[in-house]
Amino acid sequence: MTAGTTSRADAIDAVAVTLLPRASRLTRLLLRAGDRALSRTEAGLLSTLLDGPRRITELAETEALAQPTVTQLVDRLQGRGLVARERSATDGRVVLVSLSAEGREQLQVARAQYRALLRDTVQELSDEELNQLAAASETLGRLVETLQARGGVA
Amino acid sequence: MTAGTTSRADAIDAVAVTLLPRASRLTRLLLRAGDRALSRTEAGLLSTLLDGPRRITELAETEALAQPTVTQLVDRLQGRGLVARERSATDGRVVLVSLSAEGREQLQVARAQYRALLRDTVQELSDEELNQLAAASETLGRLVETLQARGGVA
DNA sequence: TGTCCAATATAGTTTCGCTATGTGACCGCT
DNA sequence: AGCGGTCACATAGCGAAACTATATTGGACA
Repeated sequence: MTAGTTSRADAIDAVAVTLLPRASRLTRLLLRAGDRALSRTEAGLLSTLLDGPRRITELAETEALAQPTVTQLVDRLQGRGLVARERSATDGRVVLVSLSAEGREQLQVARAQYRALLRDTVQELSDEELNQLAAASETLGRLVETLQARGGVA
Repeated sequence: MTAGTTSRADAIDAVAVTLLPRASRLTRLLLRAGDRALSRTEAGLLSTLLDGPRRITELAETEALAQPTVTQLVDRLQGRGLVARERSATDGRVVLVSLSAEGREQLQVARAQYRALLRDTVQELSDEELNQLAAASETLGRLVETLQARGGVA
């Protein structure tokens, strides 16, 4: 990459052209194998709930989903017993979604599946590459936060 | 990140749990803004064609798509005049897909849109973070290649 | 207490990708 | 030459995921 000499504009260009298509391909490649019980979106939502109950709109925001999408998602997860809906005592409009014991368990299972998948596929990467990958994920996380902090992309 | 002290297993775990959900969120966030003429998959395919004509199965492999998906994709793109189908002279079964002038142009436009989008959204990242992001994309690309070289995930 | 806003739910649609299968071209063998 | 098998692409049909628009219900306050 010859980092260091890379200008800011060049870096933006490179990312703009490559990042999303690569992420798409990676997702498709990884999702091909295996019948996971949880989709990445479901897993993401349950992960968020690990930190405690959340309202629907909150979830929509942090997961970068539209509100009706979250309602449906929660419907399905509730149907499977992975989350619970609870009306707020103080505000009758608000629904608090919380992780059930079963949901917590399933999340562990799903994560274990992802881990196993990566363990298998990542064998050929060097330690350095692997660490870069971890760093990459961190960076993506920061970028997501930055975008959300700006209140969407606008 | 305290890189260096990170064990291989820890790195795998971190990546397994965070990478795909983050990539999903990022995609959704970035795709919200704007009416792009080209989807990321379409843009990816056209980008590949920049290097010259490709057959359908080749495209399916490099884009990590199923063959019928590529056929449909090419249908649409051809309908919009962005690519051309051409029967191979030496092998009547083979279709060569090539980029049209219009397709090349549209790809430029789409890339410019992505660049503008990132330019706007990336303002708040430091130079270092931006370079990390570029490196992250590189790493993702290598991971994709590794996965493809293994002939899928299996 | 009527009006307006906020939080969630419902309806309907779109987009994207997949599996299974069909059709026609090439190749090896007899 | 002809037959069967395989390869490359196309067609058909399906399912998942997420969207927009809109309805519904609760709260807040003049």
